[in-house]
Amino acid sequence: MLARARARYLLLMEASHSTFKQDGGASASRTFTEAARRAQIVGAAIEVIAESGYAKASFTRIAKQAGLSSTGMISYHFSGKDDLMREVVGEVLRVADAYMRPRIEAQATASGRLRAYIESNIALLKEFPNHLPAMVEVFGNLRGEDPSLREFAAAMEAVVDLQVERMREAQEAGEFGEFDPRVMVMAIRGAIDGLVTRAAKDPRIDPDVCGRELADLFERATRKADR
Amino acid sequence: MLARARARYLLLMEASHSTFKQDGGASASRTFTEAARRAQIVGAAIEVIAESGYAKASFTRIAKQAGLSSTGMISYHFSGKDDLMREVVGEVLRVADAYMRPRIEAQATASGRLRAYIESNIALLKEFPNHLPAMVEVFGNLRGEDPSLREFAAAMEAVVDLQVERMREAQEAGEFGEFDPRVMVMAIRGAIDGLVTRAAKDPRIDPDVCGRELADLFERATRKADR
Amino acid sequence: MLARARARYLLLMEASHSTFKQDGGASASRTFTEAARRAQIVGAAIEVIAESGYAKASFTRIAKQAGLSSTGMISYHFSGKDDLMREVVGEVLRVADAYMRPRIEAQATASGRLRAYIESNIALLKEFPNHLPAMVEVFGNLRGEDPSLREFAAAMEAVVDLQVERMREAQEAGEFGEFDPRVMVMAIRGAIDGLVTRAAKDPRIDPDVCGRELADLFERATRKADR
Amino acid sequence: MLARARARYLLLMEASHSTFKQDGGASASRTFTEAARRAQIVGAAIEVIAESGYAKASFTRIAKQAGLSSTGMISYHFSGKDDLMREVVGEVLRVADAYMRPRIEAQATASGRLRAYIESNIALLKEFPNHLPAMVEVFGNLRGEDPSLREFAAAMEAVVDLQVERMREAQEAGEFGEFDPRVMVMAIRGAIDGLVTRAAKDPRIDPDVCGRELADLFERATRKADR
DNA sequence: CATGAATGAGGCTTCATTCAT
DNA sequence: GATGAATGAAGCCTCATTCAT
Repeated sequence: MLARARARYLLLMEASHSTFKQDGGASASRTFTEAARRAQIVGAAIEVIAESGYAKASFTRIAKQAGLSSTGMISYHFSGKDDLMREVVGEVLRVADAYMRPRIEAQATASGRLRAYIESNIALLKEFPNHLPAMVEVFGNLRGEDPSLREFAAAMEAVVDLQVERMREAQEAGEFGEFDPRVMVMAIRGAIDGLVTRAAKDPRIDPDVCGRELADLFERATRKADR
Repeated sequence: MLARARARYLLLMEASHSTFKQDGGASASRTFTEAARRAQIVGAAIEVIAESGYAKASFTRIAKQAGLSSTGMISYHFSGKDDLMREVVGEVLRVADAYMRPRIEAQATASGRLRAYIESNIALLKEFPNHLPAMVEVFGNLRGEDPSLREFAAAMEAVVDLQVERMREAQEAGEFGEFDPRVMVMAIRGAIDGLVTRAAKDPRIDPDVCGRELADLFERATRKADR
Repeated sequence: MLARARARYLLLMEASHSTFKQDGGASASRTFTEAARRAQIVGAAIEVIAESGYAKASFTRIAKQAGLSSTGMISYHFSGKDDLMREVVGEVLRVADAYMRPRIEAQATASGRLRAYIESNIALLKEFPNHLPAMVEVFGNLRGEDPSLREFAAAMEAVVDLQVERMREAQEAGEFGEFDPRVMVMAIRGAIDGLVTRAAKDPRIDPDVCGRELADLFERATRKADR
Repeated sequence: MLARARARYLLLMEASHSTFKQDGGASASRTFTEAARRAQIVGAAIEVIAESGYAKASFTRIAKQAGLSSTGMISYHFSGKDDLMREVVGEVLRVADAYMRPRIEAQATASGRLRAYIESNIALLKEFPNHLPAMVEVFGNLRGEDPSLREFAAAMEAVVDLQVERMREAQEAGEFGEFDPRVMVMAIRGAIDGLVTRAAKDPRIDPDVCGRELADLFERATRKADR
């Protein structure tokens, strides 16, 4: 039990089960075709956001990308733009969780999990080239105006706090060197996000190489000094 | 000459002299009041962008922030929104250059300049709390649609390329360890930008501490292995 | 025959038997469940209109109020919004007729019938708090664009004409004083409708007291001068 | 002073000076042409509302009526539909005040002022055939959702309360008979509004005759019994 | 130089209605 | 009979931009 808890201690979306659960927990009350349409629209939104950016991701563009005849269709399936964006993030987190979690939990050491976290996160770029860029766009443009989005942002904050706590534990266990764990978490997140953003535009970037390099980088940065 | 060139080799805005020069090189033909008006509008834009984000930074809001009665004023002084945004970036780059360059050039070693680059960049948050967040917002939302912006983005690419080249030279000179210099540059940029974004919203973050921690982090990441 | 005709001479919905008969005369061809569904929808419409006003009474709101899952249900049972609104008025008129007619016909004098008309009309507010407000809302917002509604409005006009005629007869019979019977009818209608509208929003208003006061008022207004 | 205060004691818009003052008190900060445009739009809105009803009075129709090219123009001059409707009511009240006040204040007795109130109110229909119908439409469709409109409705309530108070004073002074003054005020208002609504659609109605008849009616209704 | 009124496109949303299942 | 997904029009509003003054 303890082992399993520690095994996933760096997973980005650890806290997501309560907040970002599939369809926000309302999936039971949705028809099959309704769920399919929502998924289709969310997919189109991810493509548009990744390609054209958050600002240009209007309902009109998303509807066109999804092959829908009108924007009314989107408003019919989502209660508003915030709702759609929440679902976009939820979809990305679900995909990322499914991909990253087993790879992280397979590692036995803290540094192994850190490497798995970084490499599997960036490896997602090959499997789902639009998912992470879209999420970075959405988060970059979210302000805490709407109450529902405020709760959303708070959940993401909680994830960061958890990661910081896990990293501190690894330090105390002697697996990492001395450093401010919060700054380290922010640096990792920022480095990954920056790389994701660039990779979305620059096809020359090879995710495999970059992932490994980035993992090496942060392994050196977290290593104990005397080694 | 060589010394001077090396002295600024990590400076973000090294290449800006051609592209982002004050008023795009048209300053000679501008009157004093015109320049003042432009500066006033750019300042207001920076405040609005930093506070409300790129999406909400409409001419209407910027005009209100600047104390102008109409948006026509902005269109009168700028050829369009892209023009204003370019000027916003230019202003930030100019301020950052003035602040960072002497601190970087004062260092004699590559690692010293890297530390000065990171620390002085983050220190800017205290002196100009809105400048860097605004620039990160603008860059995050710029797409290369407009030809004028395409050239803009290309210039920024050139800066990155230059930084990569300088870092490679330092590696060859034995001052840094082995790593992919491009990934390193992207990681540094991403980590700083991520921290800037967070600092803009979270007042608990102390730029001084974070800057030093981040510099330590990347010092370990770039250090030669045998040390 | 004459007695019976005179007995109901102030009844608002006298002419309704031809125009507003249950289900517009098509009831024979309707199944039981169909009629029940229509009644359910009409009831929900009355509640929504009374509470939120005509403008906000969309099919969506009415369906929600009726516990229906989609607006298609309403369009399926009614040929359009006009049809539904006609049925709303019909339902109110039917209820009002059932309540008011016996009370009016029980009176032997013109002034007695006038009082019974006013008091029983307002007393309806206690028994069916939403019916009259809903009808006032509908009538206030109906324009004679649609041919079917034009006929509808004409029928209501005919009722007014009939009331005017009955009132003139009472004047000639020496039961009322001298006044323009059409203005009197309009004033009575307007006073009642205004009170109904207010009572729908202001719970302090006591229908019993107001009904008696209003009847007193118009008794004085219609009384012969020499009394 | 007392005489003057009592002289206008039945005036509908007595309390309007604080709430409905010209342009809501912001007129000083408005350009001449801006004020003209606003007046033009308000006028067009009054025409459309009077003719087609509140529900059909969309910005599109109002813009067309005003000869404007787009609805954006209306949004440019008014902060929203509520703002426009408030101005519509304000305009009607201003016109009504200018017309009715001197006619009411010219009367020395309570019954004279009541008659002047009713007759001058209805006489407005000839001078401004659309004003009163439009106001009745707006008030009939207003719900207290918006806070700014809630305050608006409260102001109208205060006017009614004032009229009730004045009427009670006249009763105590022996100028009127015994009746519930609140019901009387509501009946007068309802009768006038009903007549206004009908007159807007039925050209056969002669305001002069109706006004005199209605004044006669309420004179009898308010007269002391022993006369 | 500066103003602010005007424009037209586009944004999100809601509406009544239709239709395949 | 009943459902709910789909449609297209229309609603209000905000945007960047232009132009006469």
